[in-house]
Amino acid sequence: MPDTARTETPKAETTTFREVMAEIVARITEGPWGPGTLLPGEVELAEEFGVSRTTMNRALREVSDLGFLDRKRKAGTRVRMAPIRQARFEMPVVRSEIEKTGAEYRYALVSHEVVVAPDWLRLRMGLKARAKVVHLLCLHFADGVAFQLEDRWINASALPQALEQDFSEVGPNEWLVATVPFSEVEISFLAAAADAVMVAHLDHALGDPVFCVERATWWQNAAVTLVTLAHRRGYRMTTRY
Amino acid sequence: MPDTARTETPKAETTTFREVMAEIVARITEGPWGPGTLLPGEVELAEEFGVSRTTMNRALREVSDLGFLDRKRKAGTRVRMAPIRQARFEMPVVRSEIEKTGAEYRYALVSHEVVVAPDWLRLRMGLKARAKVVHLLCLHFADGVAFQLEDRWINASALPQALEQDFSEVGPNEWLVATVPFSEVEISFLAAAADAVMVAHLDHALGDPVFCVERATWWQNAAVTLVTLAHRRGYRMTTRY
DNA sequence: ATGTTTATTATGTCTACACATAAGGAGTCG
DNA sequence: CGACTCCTTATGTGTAGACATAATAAACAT
Repeated sequence: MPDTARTETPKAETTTFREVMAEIVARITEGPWGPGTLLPGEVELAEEFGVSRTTMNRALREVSDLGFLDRKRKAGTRVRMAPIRQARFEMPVVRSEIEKTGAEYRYALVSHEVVVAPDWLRLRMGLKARAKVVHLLCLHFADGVAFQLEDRWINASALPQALEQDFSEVGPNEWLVATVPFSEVEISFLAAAADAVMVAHLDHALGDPVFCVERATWWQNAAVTLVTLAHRRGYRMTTRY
Repeated sequence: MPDTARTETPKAETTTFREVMAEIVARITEGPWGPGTLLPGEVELAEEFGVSRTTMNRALREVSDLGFLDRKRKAGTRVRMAPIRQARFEMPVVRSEIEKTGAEYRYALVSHEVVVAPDWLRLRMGLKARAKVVHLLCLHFADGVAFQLEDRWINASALPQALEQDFSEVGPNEWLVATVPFSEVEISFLAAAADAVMVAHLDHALGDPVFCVERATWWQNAAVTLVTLAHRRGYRMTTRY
């Protein structure tokens, strides 16, 4: 039985749940536990690995969280048929995303107006008739090149402070996360055709495919903000594991 | 102190870690624990909630996994300034994605060839010169309407069985997940302009923005497969929490 | 044969305790 | 004053044991 503990630290005499996890994942991806296999029970496995059931439970639970296993009471633990079923994207604030690449971050406010919400927005955010909204257009630069165009609407009824806020220095996103909590978020990824506004500020021609992220946020059943983030040419959102 | 346990089940006399979690999240998003707050230690909190430190630890760890808290030994537990907005997308097999909406699923093989890998693919997948690959074009229909166009390359050196497989009935994705394990996956989301192939099979005009998912899979440092999934007009990938 | 109840069993989770480990902070020494 | 060491402390994780719960399977009744 080679390779029973592959991340073994020499000092440790006890087996950690991480070591157990590694071995379980290895047995699934490279070893005898192919898709659909029913694993032995926790007690039996704990005995085999020389750990307590608590530790084995933790290991199995975390591997399950990774998407490899399917656990049901009484039914037991089974290897998922299609192991990779979830992609997890960390969506940092733009600033950190840019600074992490070593580039210099710069923010600019393009336009700022308070208007009555147009019909499509009222529907989308569930606003009352003639509700006032703050509408912002902002740019985020990486090393002087436009990286992301932020088109944001803020519900002034739910967040009257937004009316007095000056967004010329601090971006609305950073202001919002520091100001208002949220209870529900909806995120969509989509491909859109570049419109005149995007063409004016990003490196796009009219009609070019643009990768957009749309995020709507609620707090206590009231819509707070809706934002569309249009990205520069060729942008990809990537995750690896 | 209203609302101390909001998901309380009447039967239970003991407080579960889920109830503790709910209260912690509530205190962060609606209550006194604003961004940057340093929480009391585990022992103190456990006492306040009337649970063991183990349970409190579990609750705090899970809330931390949700992206609300930042935990460091000795430093303590602190509320994140900007909660990590992480988008977790379940990426089911197309079949289930379509059938879940109640639509009828149909699969069709468009083309199937064995060729020498073109240069860009050799670079992308890290193949040897003149390496043979299986190239497939497949369509996935929802209620008779083309939903997704699958453009797949399979490394025949790593997976010779693919050469003899007939993909006319069973899609390559379903065949692969049942056949080959994997050790590493890279997923990208991007917006592309519709090319002639997409126009021919999906409801797009030439140059239209198309939402694409690209997925590359390795097994033991050898590239197994690279696939691009082009979606029908107006497709969005959405997650809510 | 079919529907209902009951027993069994694997996972889910709580408790109490112990030791490990990282990191902040105090104290010490040059 | 700065660099180093050591102590303290909050979280990280392991153990053993107990009860809870969901879901299957077997036994039973219709």
